[in-house]
Amino acid sequence: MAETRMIVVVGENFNLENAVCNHGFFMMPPNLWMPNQKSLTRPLRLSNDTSSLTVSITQPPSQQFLLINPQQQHSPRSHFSYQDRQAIRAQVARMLRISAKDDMMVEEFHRIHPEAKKVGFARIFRSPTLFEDIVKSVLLCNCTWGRSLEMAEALCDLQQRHCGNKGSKRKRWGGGGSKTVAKPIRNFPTPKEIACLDEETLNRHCNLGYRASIILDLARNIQNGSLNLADFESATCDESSIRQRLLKIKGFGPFTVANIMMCLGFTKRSLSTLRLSNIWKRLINY
DNA sequence: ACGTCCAAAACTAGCCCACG
DNA sequence: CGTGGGCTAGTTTTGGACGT
Repeated sequence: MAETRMIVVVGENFNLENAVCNHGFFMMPPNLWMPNQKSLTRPLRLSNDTSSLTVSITQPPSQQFLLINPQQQHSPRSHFSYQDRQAIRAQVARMLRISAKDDMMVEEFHRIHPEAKKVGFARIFRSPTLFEDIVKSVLLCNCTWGRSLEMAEALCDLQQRHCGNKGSKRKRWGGGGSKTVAKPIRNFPTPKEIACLDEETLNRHCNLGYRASIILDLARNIQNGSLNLADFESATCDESSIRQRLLKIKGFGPFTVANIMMCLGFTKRSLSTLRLSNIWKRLINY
């Protein structure tokens, strides 16, 4: 049987718990952090962007690598294509900020803030995609932390109900010729999956209020090509122009934009714009 | 910079009904 | 009749977005 686990090498100062538990997003579905096992479990997209695979990420004690274990109950096959493995690695690397560029940013951040180095704070946790980061930033607005979590949960439920592996061949799993059909994996919806819904459906299922139209417009603009999120992540774009472009999007104010900028790796202004004390207060109250 | 708007949460008041 | 629980509707609070 082929090896399904994957390994991702990390730097000597990398600590999984510190890389995950530093931003409220790690508590938002479909992320699931297990403090006892120090593992992060969540679905990730395969290379076709339609199917998902739930993985659990752990770091063996005092080791410089991460183990990515596909969850057996969801795994439809004993091995994955090279493209699938690359897609999963890329998403893990984005979430946990594992790259030479990120290592340089951590070094620079710790040089400016030595106290952050002492407590292991630098890599701010994010989602596998910028779209998920943006939608979750919108979900933070005008409501309590508990409501934000409920809305993220509802979006994942909606994805499973309306879009889960729809259109793709249902994979069979369980060896020995089992005829069991794989249950669609519940994941955070993609722009394509949201764009095909209408505002009424989105609101009825997720109770997003005014956020429904903002998220729907965002998804549709990405789908029709008028908004290209890859631009924001490319090295050629400077901080100021990204901020200006984001502020022009309807429903995106300074708070939401600062959150997105932080996810993109621009922490200098974001940390001061975001009233982090308020965010922590909300987390504690929750 | 400031006032207004917005949506949801939290709070409050009023009502009904069962029970002793 | 008094009390307490459950429910509903209305009001206030909260914290960002947005227009001027």
